[in-house]
Amino acid sequence: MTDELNFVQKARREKLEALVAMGITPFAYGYERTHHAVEAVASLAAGVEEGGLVRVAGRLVAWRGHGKTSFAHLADSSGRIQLYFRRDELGDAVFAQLALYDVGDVVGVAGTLMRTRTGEVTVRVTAVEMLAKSLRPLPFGKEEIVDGVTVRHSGFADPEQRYRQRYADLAVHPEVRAVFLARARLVSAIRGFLDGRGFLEVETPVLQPLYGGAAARPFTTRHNALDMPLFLRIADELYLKRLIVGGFDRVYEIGHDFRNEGIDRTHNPEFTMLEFYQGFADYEEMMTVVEALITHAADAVRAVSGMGERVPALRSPFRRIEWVSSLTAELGCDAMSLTDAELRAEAERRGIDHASTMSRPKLLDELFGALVESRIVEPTFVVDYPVELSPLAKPKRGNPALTERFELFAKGRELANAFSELNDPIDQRQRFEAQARLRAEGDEEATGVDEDYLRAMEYGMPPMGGVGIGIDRLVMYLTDTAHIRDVILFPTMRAE
RNA sequence: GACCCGAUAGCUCAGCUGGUAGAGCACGCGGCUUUUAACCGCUAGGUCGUGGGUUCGAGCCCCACUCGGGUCACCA
Repeated sequence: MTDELNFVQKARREKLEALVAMGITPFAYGYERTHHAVEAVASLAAGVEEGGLVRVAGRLVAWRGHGKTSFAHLADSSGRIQLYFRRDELGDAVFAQLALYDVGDVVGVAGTLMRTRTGEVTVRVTAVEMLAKSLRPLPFGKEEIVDGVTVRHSGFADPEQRYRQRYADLAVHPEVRAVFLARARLVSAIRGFLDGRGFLEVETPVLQPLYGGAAARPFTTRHNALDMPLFLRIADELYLKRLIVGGFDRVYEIGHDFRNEGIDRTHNPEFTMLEFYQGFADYEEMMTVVEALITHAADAVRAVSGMGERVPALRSPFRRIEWVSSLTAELGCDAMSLTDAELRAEAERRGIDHASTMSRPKLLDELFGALVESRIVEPTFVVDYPVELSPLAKPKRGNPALTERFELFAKGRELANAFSELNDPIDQRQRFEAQARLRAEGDEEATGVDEDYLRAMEYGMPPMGGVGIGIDRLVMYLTDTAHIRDVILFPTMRAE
């Protein structure tokens, strides 16, 4: 049923032709509105039965014909309003034209406000215009209001179709629009927060000759004129830190990173990352910034209609736990003094698969993930990671086995990752060279030596705290959403 | 990449141990001047994801493939 028109589509095309034959343009250029639907409803004060003229425009979402009258509902970005058409008011010719209107059509109506006997504010339509004829039926479900809650019957449920045709999903599901409105408010709030603290928003290359700043397989492409390979960035980190060398004290970027890895409910190949770097700050200071930023973002989401009750209550200050001592408490013995074999035995005992082939850092990470991370519900800073797990962070003052790093977890998921950033170019070169050796051995996630970045560091890189926050996951957390696809408008899908 | 589940009318779904396809809504026609999942009557609508196979006979059983969902792996 892709090319051939089904009987519903045929009927709609016939109505379109009938409109054209009557001299009506079924695809308009605009419509002068006086109100959004919700504003129009609100403009009729309680107890008042009749109001003034309004002009509203939107999509017909329900139609109830009654012979010489009709009721309909029109929905726009603000919400819904009922329409009431009367033959004696519109005249026979115009009223007859209503037979050519369908649910899904985009229309503009003018009329006076009234209240029906059930009290619903309604437009008593005096003029109606077709603004865009809908030639393909939208999968509207029937709605009823039960105890003030909208209950939808049938409707558009196939997840594949909802993701592939997000426009239709959005058109019939106001609650889906609300999630993306919340997302936009959240990003806007973060910009406001960082701008207010003197951070400069910058744009760094998506196409990079070398990739770095994280461990992930990249997407590769090629520039024809330069005849060179390029990588889509997996992180913004190394470019943003170059800018701190350049003298910008505080910078941030919100943009897409790309990682050529699996797709599941928390991973999309392109996703939105916020990274920000604050010169002369260490990770302790960044913890206070992150806490304030998350709280601010949560307030913005909470302010979106319909989202309030989905946003978790955040109590400041966020709990802080140390990586080593929290794992030690769960294991019942000192995690760091266990031998590799003992760690492996612990991992196997705790049901971690493939423990026999894991490196020591991987074993530590897996054990921590299973015993500590996954059980965190309230927002919690995990601080001072073992150096084996944190190749990009500065050693902890007074304990070189640890690093000055924290991650923020909530509901078992990572929301932020931050460190006191490495600013020693000699140490950095050694770490790059270690990566390059791994790469030569076939590790696709390892990066090469970034000589330009080292050159920047050698000029003198101020100490700084850096933070990365996955915006998609933050939106998921704050809107209580289980799948990353539900917070990305057009998630990556296989070709149809 | 592995395993499990799914794909039937525009939408949401039934379809028994294999016997020639069903409902509700939407669509079309008729009726109805305050309805709101409007209502009442009538009609139409399907290559059962694709390709093979078994069988007298396949929506149903078998094989392969496509797409999706889930779980796992991968993702410091």
